[in-house]
Amino acid sequence: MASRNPSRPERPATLERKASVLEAALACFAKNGVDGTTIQDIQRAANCSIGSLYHHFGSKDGIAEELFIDGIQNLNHGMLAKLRRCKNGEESVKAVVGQYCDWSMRNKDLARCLHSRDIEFSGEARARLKEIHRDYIGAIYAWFAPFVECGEVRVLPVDAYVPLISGPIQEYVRRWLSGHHPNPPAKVKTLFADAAWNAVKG
Amino acid sequence: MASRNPSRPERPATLERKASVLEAALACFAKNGVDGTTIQDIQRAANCSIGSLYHHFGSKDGIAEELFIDGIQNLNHGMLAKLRRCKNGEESVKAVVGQYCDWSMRNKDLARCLHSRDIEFSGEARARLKEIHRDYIGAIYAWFAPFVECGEVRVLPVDAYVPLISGPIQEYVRRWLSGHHPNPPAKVKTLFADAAWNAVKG
Amino acid sequence: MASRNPSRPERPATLERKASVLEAALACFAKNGVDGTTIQDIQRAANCSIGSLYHHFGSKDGIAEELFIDGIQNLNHGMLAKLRRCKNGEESVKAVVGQYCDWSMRNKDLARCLHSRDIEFSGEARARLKEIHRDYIGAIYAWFAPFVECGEVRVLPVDAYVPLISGPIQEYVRRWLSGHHPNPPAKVKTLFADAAWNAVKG
Amino acid sequence: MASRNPSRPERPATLERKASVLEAALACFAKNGVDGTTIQDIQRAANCSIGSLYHHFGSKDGIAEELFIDGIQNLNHGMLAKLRRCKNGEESVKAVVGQYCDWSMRNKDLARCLHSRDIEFSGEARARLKEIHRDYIGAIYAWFAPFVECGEVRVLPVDAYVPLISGPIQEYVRRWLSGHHPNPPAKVKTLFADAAWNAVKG
DNA sequence: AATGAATGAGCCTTCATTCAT
DNA sequence: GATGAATGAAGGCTCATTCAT
Repeated sequence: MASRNPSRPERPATLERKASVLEAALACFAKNGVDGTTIQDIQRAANCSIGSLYHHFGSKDGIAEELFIDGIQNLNHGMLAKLRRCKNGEESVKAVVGQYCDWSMRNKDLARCLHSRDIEFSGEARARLKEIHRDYIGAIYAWFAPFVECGEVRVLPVDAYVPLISGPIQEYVRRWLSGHHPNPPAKVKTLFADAAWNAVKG
Repeated sequence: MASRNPSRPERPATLERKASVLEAALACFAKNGVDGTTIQDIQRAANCSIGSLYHHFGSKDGIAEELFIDGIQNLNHGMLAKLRRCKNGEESVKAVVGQYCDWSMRNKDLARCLHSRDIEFSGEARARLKEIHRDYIGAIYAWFAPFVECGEVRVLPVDAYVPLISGPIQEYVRRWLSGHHPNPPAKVKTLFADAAWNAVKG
Repeated sequence: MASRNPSRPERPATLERKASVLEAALACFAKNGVDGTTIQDIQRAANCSIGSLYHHFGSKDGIAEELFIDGIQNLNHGMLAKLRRCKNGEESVKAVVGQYCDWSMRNKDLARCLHSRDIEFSGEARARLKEIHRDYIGAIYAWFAPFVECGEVRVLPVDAYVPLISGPIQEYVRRWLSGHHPNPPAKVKTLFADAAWNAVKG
Repeated sequence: MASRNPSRPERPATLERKASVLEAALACFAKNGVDGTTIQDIQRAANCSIGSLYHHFGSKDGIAEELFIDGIQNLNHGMLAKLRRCKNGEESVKAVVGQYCDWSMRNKDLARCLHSRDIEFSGEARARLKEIHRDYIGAIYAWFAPFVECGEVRVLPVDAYVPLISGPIQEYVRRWLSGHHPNPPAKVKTLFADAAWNAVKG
């Protein structure tokens, strides 16, 4: 989706235009949601024509898809990069909490969008997202498996790890992003990291 | 909101009609979201006329508001009733997790709606919701204050309690409701209750 | 398609409105073709709102479909009614030419539309049209079969009858309707009827 | 129309490009009609750039015009060439039917386009077409006039000749091209030629 | 209370065409 | 000659809401 003709690289000007559109769209989506944002909103924010939007992205959902796929991949890659620098289970679990917190603070708008559930992806994008998610979950599990095996991390129902480790920080970030309270998650980062480790340590 | 003219009780027939509309609307909202549901969808599902919908609820948002205000109050009342039967902080914290889990399993559609974030309430409804939330949070804090004071529950940033206690079970329920995994939350109820208690005990 | 709820008859007012829309649409279609006619054109000609159009017909094509299905059925029924009053093959063949000519002169706009080929029917309408056509062709063949069997009408490849009998008058009408020449087909009706009979008589 | 600058012959490369575009456009037009074909459809089918299309043809209609003018002239020239080899009225009338049949079978896509009525030509092209048509009709009438004068061909209203002679084969070809029936017109060529002659012979 | 036809602002999208490179 | 990004008018359609019956 990043290019209509993958065999020929896009010119820099094209990439710049696309990037500026994505930036503008992100601001709109974060403010009013995807459903609450009109093509005209994006077009005005990006200072381009409607035709240009469709030329580059094919549809309104096409913009959201590219934005979110890029965003999720960015989040995932950052998480995996962080994990690879960890020596053991404890560092890893705490890194997940910390990285999620840091990334959300650096990418507030994107985080806001990823939390909202009003996105309706096309079949193609849904497949791509599933693939990305599968790969990511696979990598995560592969990373933690040794720590579980050696007993450093508790054996739990597989579906329980993510909620126990990430549930609190995600909930905190969600509330912070939606303005429920003013305190940035940095304040509770280590507290939640410790709690996460306590919840899953062997 | 349950009646337009509190001085004259509504006839049972009217209440039945309203209840059947709310039921139909809930099913639609749970399936397609509030934004994704049209008045016609509800009308068809409730097997009534459009005029009737407007006669009873005034607007589409009026339906959502009545539904969600009732739902939140039901959830809140159940939670407080449960808490009042608890003797100490540990029982209380675990009851919060357990009750949230049980309620969500008994009210899947409503839980799905409450998780979604695409609802835009009118000024009047927003005020009513804020009031309800304020009262509820006040009652919750009043209940837990003694346990914090006596040291049974840790002293933490106020914004941290809810995420630490409810974050994991909420995240688990959300994933279960959206079909990410098939295992109902009952399976992890006590596990998550224990983790919640560990996270906030003194 | 004539009604959204076939189990309940439409009120006269509704039928009148639909009829006036169909009338207006026919005028537009005859003038500019279906593709060349916009919903706004019809709306202005019918003096109603866009919403009303969609309320009654569902889509622009829905209007065209109802119009053409009604039109074709009208043509077919008239043809069969005429045939049933014929005593032999010769009268029948000549009646086909004459009736086609008369109907086209009485329904110029509809005839113009039926000649144009720029209509894209929905699956449902296409199925309905196929059914109508099948029934009509079946009735026509059933009518002529005895005359072929008794030798009054020639045995020919089945696909040849319609072009031989109707081809000339259709071509003449088409040219007249599109303004290629000013002489109405009444002038050549009997000439073409005789030619048709000559072409297929036994 | 074949060249923008008649004083300087186009290079073969240019002609090849134009020819390949016309070929691609014809395929598109035959499949989806002129209105149903977009510039992008042609561009993709011709494997060239949009700019190139406009460089060579000026507009979408420019492509259709060149294609159809060439096509009609090809049809007309073939017809006249055939007629000139006929010795009398009977041979001539039958040649018209036969040639139309043969040409349509050899140029199915073009025939399909010429049958469709959704083409809206520009003033310049319309004038050119009228001129072509006038010349062609003039030549045809000039050819047949002697046979009418000598009594070999009946005296009929001028507008009746074409429908009587060509109507059946045209209708047959139209139905065959649109898939209504599978039998190619070659099967009925002589049958229809005989019928045509019967219809107009003196 | 009930009904559903009527309304029209606003949305997403298409597509022929232009033009700078 | 070739390229394709940019343009924006115009089209079909949705949908919450009103109101006469």
